[in-house]
Amino acid sequence: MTAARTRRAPHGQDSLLEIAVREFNERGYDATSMEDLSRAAGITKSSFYHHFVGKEALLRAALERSLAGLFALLDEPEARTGTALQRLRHIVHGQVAVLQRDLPYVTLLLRVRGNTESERWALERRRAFDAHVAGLVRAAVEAGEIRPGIDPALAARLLSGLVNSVVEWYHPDRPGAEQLPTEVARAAFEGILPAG
Amino acid sequence: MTAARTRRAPHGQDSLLEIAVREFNERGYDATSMEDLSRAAGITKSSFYHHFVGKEALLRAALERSLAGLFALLDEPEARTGTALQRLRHIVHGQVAVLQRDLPYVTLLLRVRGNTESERWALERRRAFDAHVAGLVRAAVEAGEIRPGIDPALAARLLSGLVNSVVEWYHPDRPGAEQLPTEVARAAFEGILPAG
DNA sequence: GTCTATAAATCGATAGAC
DNA sequence: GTCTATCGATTTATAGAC
Repeated sequence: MTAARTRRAPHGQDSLLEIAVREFNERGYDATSMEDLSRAAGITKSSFYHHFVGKEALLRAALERSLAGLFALLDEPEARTGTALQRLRHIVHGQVAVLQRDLPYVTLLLRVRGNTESERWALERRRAFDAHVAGLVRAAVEAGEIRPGIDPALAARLLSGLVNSVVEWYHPDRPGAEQLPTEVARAAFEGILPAG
Repeated sequence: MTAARTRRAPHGQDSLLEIAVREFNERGYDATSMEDLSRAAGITKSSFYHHFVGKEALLRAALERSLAGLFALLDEPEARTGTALQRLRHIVHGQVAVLQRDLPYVTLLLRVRGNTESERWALERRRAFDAHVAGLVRAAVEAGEIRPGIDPALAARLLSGLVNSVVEWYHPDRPGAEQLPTEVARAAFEGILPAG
């Protein structure tokens, strides 16, 4: 890291990707033009095309980074040992932590609609992640680890929805950010508004 | 309602709006062109412009319908009487019911990003709705109707996120649709995955 | 690595005939 | 109420100089 870098870095792929993801999240991917991106980066469109072959390549890179963070979670030891309920609690906790760490990337991932090949690939990977979680929910229900009368498929979907909804309002400088994963997990397993 | 109407109706505003909302939800508003809409309706772009002054007018009409359904809920007697917790339970239940009834319209509302004046208006109305619910959550916490140690602002956001996430997977022909509002309310107040 | 200039396609929207 | 034809702006992307 040279001194020049702190003043005015020549843009690299990482730097431009970060700018692009921020712009995509502000207006939506389709409503953001390459002109918008290059203006935000302080270079021309042509210069931007020197670093990325096109607009979709930017989206693809962002989606890959987002999904890598999520799937790394499933490989952690705590997500592979213990009861189904214990694994679920660890995954929910970790999912919120990943969301906090990679907020712009995960936000972009969760808004993908399937218009392009990259988007459809991302949707497929998301489905695989959700299917893994759904399998654990089913196992927890069958093992009697949770209160009877719960539909595993519905519970898995609501669980996913609860966790992912955090991207709609979370900001990195929010006070008490460290407790958020634990609080979301409590809400999922004990209720958002439990009776007094 | 004439016999001709059942065979091949000349398109009216309602019919075209329904088609447009379906197209908007499939690809996203920005990625859907007037050409896409007119093709889906079986007429030309020009004919479409005869019924709506422009693309945003379609979005506006859809958002108005969606918000009308949501705010009507707050005027119901059960949302204005009883304890804060009772009102909340009724609103959560009703919100899911509205979402089921007006699925495409609510889906569109929840994906708005704020790019146009109509979108910003819709976001503001959504905030007002959420603020009403947040006020009830705070009242329930202060009245001791729910378990202590809950942050009202966080609970309100998670509650909103849980309910709204239903649009991501719900389909009208899903079996057991009548029980869904009750099941979502149970998940919110007793946990998605409560300990056994 | 950045620029100017521009191509080729598509966009929202309009004119005017029937 | 629907059509053909088209306008002007914007879009993604490329050519080629420096």
